[in-house]
Amino acid sequence: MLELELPPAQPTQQDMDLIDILWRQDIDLGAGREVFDYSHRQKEYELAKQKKLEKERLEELQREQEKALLAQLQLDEETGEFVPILPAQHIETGTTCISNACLQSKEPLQPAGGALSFDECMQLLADTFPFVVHNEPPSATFQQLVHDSCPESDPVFITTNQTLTPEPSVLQNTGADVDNMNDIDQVWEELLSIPELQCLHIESDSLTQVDIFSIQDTKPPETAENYSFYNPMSLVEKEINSNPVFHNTFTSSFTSAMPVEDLNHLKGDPLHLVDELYTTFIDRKVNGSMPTTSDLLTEPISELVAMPDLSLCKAFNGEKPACAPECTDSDSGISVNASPNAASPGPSLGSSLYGDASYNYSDSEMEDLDSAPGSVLQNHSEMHPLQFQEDLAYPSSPSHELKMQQFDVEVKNSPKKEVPASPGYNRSPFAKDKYSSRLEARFTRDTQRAKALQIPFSVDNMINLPVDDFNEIMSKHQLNEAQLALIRDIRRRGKNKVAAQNCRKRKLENIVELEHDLDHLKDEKDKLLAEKGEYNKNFQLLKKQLGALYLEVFSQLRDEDGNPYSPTEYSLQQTRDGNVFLVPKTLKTENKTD
DNA sequence: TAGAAGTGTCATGCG
DNA sequence: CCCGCATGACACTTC
Repeated sequence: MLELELPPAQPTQQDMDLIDILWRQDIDLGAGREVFDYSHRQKEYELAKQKKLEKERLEELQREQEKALLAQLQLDEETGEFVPILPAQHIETGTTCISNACLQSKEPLQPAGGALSFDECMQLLADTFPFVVHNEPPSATFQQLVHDSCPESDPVFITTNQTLTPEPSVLQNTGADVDNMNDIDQVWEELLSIPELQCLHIESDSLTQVDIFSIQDTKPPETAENYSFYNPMSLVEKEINSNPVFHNTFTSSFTSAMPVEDLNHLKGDPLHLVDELYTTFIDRKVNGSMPTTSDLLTEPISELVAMPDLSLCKAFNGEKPACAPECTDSDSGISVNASPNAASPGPSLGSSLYGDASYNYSDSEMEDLDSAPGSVLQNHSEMHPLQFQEDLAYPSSPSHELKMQQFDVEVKNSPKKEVPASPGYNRSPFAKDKYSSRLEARFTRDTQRAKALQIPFSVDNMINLPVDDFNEIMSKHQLNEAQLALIRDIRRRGKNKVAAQNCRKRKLENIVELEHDLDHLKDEKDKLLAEKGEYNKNFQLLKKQLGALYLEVFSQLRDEDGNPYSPTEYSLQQTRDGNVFLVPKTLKTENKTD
């Protein structure tokens, strides 16, 4: 840009090439080619300033819209993700973001040569998207600008129009451009040749039943000026708007189906393909074959429009069973064919991606996956943010809906709080809270597993029901092997967990009881010791008294001569009948020796 | 950072 | 033989 500050005295071919390169680089910023001309240098600063203000305003608007979108989202307590309360609420934000994506896209559209990958198809959709979403009624200024043959009078129009339609010849010549038509047809053929897309046929009824969410009602009027660079498509828009059914279904389904983030991430020059599509429409109109609503709905673009919805496997609800494996395989990477659910006669319990995804995991593997951050379940939830709710719908049978309603009620009524299953949660240091939180985490994991396999009764029932009731419920439902194994595991673990808790409780109670017994026995011992001391004391006293009495009695004894007996030679002995005899100690010793 | 405490789970024995 | 329960042992987390 520094070189451009110099006056372009005589631009050479090299300078022109450089200008062309710079212009192509700045095209996404809204710079027109003529701004590189010195005569437009004065306007450049003002236009850049104005564009900066517009860009800031646009970003602010986008932030507000995203904020409003987040306000319209509700937190899925099971998956921890934000899911829209109404599916069509993406549109408003999608419009702005898509437009931004177009503004910010710097990569040219890849030519549609060779086989298209799924990402290329998505990019193609994203490139096609601005044409679809920009269907707001042109404002008076906008219409005047469109029909004004002297757009130079409006500098804004000059900038936006010429900046964002760098190849107006494409638009002008598209009506007779057969090569472009062939390219488009080839693109669509290749697009439809992709196995993932072959099942993406949506009937027109389902499309017309899409909740219509008109952008006209939601788009702020000041954004019209920002989107004025879609002028070449205004005619197409008017044609589309003239057909309200097509307009509504086409735009609403596309905008509702396309995630905003994906559109923001998709890059590519949308103008080329937009012009080609426009050419297609214009050409058909010229040839008298302007597509009707039904035609448009059966067009490849309508199938593409419905693709994101189908990528969420809404079409797996039994309407297109033949294509379900491809769709599931394409996204989850887990083969449904390996699952016995495919042949299960049950009410398509295992038909969901969730169930199949979980089926091939053993319980221990699921445990590992659960405990790991970014587990499979969580990733599935991220990959299919609406999948979980769709799975719970169970449109196959009313009884199944009742079951799942019962399941939902049971799960919601179960004494669990949806806490993160990750082990690193922050809890209060109180043991009771920690205990309950771990219990809840365990309960949540089992609940998630049960929900993943669509087990139609709650974990609480699995664990706490009596054996007879449990077997009765098990016999009432047609469950596959995975479901039975999971139910048995959950019940076994739950029972054993309660048993372990009871066991530990009993162990603690036994310890406390034994401590009490020990204290009691210690008291008893002390008491007995005191009693023993008392007895010993009394015994010594009696012994002392007895000795004194013995001496007194022995001293009063006299022999035949009146002499006292010597205590060393005689002693007193008492017989059993109570008589007392004076026995000589020699005799006593002799009797002992005898 | 080592250790204690709490908890879940598995394996095993017993009734 | 099967099932439920009790319990030791182990792993893991938290403090």
